[in-house]
Amino acid sequence: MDDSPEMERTWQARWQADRLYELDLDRVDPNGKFYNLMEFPYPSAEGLHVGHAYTYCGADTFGRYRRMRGRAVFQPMGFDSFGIHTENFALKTGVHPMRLTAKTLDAYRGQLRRLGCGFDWSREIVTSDPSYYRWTQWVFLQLYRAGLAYRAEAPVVWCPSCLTVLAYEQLEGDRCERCGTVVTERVMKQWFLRMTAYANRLVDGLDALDWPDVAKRMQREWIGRRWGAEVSFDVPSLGQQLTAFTTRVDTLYGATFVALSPAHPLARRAEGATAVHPATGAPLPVVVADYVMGGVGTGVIIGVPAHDERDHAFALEHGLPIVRVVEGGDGLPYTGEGRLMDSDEFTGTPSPDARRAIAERLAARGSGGPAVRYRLHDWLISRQRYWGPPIPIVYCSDCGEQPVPEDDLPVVLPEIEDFRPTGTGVAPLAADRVFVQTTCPSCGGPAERETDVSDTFVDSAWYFLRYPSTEFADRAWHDERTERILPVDQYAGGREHVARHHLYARFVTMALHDLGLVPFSEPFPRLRLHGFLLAEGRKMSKSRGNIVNPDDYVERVGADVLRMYLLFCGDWEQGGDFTDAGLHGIERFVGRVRRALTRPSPAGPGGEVDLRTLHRAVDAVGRDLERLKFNTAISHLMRLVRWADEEAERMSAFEWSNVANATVRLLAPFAPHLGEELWERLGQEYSVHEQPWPQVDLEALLEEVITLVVQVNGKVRARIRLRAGANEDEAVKAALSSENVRRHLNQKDPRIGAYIPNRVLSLVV
RNA sequence: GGGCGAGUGGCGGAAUUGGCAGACGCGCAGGAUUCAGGUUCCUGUGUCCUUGACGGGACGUGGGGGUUCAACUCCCCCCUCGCCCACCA
Repeated sequence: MDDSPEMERTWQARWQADRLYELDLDRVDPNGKFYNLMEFPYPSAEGLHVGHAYTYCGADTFGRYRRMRGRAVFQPMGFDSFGIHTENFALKTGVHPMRLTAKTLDAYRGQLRRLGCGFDWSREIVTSDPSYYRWTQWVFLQLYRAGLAYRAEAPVVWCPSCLTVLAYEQLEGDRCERCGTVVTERVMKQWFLRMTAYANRLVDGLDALDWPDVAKRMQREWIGRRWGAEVSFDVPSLGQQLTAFTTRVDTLYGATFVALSPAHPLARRAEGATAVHPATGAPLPVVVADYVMGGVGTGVIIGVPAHDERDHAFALEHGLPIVRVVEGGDGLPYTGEGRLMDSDEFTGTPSPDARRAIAERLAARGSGGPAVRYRLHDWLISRQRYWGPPIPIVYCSDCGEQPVPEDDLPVVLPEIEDFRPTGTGVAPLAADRVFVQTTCPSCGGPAERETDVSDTFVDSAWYFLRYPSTEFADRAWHDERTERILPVDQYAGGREHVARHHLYARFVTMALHDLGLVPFSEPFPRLRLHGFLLAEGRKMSKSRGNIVNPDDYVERVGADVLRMYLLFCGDWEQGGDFTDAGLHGIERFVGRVRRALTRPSPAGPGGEVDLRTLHRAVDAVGRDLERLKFNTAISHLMRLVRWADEEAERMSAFEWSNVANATVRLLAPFAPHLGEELWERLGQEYSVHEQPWPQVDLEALLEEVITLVVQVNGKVRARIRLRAGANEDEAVKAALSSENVRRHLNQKDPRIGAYIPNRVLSLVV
């Protein structure tokens, strides 16, 4: 009968022509706005992944609901089109990333449109477009001026397949998160953003955020704040001190050696020297040990074999003394806490107090003191690749490193033929002499441009600031707009971004806030993470060939069915299982909805049908939507539609019209096209998406007769109908009228275990 | 190794946060429609026992213990799976 895809296309065209999802951002009431942000995709050649469709359908349904609740919903979309992923695909196919991106962007726009999400396309962002990355470069310059961007030589992570350095966040274990290759270490001069300066605030700020606990935990763990102490050892033969960090300075008196990482700059000179214990003055051998890592802490540790497993093993192997200084445990090593022993005046002090006292003592003597360390590294943003925004810095032989003047932005990425990564540590742009050779902005003399481009995550670290200000070509964002529309009211995305994109965006926003450029320091006060979608009970993967392509389904069953099934197959925040069989149930449901709601108006007398079912459904669907429980919201819709279908004939025309209108409005956020179609057929005014959410009559929800569960000795023995709000005596009397209850009471007088009015009466004998 | 989740019919998943376990859907079975298959529509569907039937009973939320009138839900121990971190000093 109906050609759903065709019907859907018609409505999509109309929405677009009517600019239904575009807002006048200068008229929006800041108190009534809802910035509904979802993670924008990078357009790959494989096309939109169903995981993205899953995110967008959930977030869009929520946005439509909020809109019907009276909020001005701002729901933009864009493309994270720079980056290694796109570039790697370009390399594989030999198509230049510029041309490839233009092609994939069109495909993505089409796919996204066909899902029926209410995006404001007038504010689209494309991160690889000079009109966007001009401002990415500008943001970099603001950070640079503030001392938050710096170039330094440091040991860095190198991907031998992508032929570029990577940030620590872009590792999965010891592998590149993009290509899965095991990474190596190099020492290179690179650009960093000083994220560690914000480590403390990044941790503390989490407390006030409405984020899932997992997300907070992941960021906390990633930042890895540790309180402890630094301990400085004099090493007379070296002529300088060695400083170690420890979280267990209470075990200081048990130190029997000092160990350096082989990567420590002084490793070779210090090995075999003697360090002086800062508290006892005892001589300690300085050793180099493989288990001490260069990139962790100071690269120097205090060897306390009695209270650390690795130190213990090392001491046994090398015949170093083992001195117990903490009471407790069965034997050594003992890594727990306890009262100190053999620790001079700290003997007898419990570990936590001892840590404080010893750290203070060290500080007073100038040999260290309390210290905080983070696992977080500064963000390495240089990439020796082509497909990214050039870092806007020039090098002058006289003036040194110079930022490109803001008026000269963007530093345009030239279209070069050979964009392959070189593997030499120098980016492909270095081969373009026209690009490289420039003049110094300071002295006007000859200078050379930086040829590394910046990490894609820099592009996405500020994109949400750009959406409301896309039409302003002369600034990154418009202050008044920003104040009106930001921060984001809800951000929907995936867990994989918590320790990457979400962290970077928080850092950049905090920094911009400190520079007085944005009026808030947290970009995403409310974050929601969608779960993982399986296909037929298995992880989707190319090798299994079970990747669900949203396009195929849109083509076959329509976007509304796909949307509803995605949201029905599991709890959106937990994930679900996509099966073709399950999809079929939604097709049937849509058929039923169509049949039920396009029937001729009934002519019953009215007053025969209990309309509380409708009110209960309105209440339940609304409550579930607030909690993003789309699956149970849809199940309530199914019950409502079945009820409406069955009872319709007994309703008056007026009753039916109320039921049908309300039902279509409840359906509209989930199935926007069908909702619009049915709304029109009901003779209502376009558009259903601008209608208010149906009112719940709370009075109507009250029941006058309830079902009371009667338990005897904890087992359900009867369910009896009872006047709502009945008191205990009435309830007991009613319970005793049940033969089954009497039988189980066995002639004995029951005691009342509990009586919860309108719910349960528990009798005990 | 550390931390955090999760485990419910044949399957996906519900359960007002301690109060009727299995909503809703898939699948399956029976029936109607159909020449037939498919579609569509009704009805039934946790397991076992009992009853001619209405009904009634026992068991049941990974396993074992506990708290409670009452436990999928809280506490302790164990098993399995998933995620995050991991020679982090």
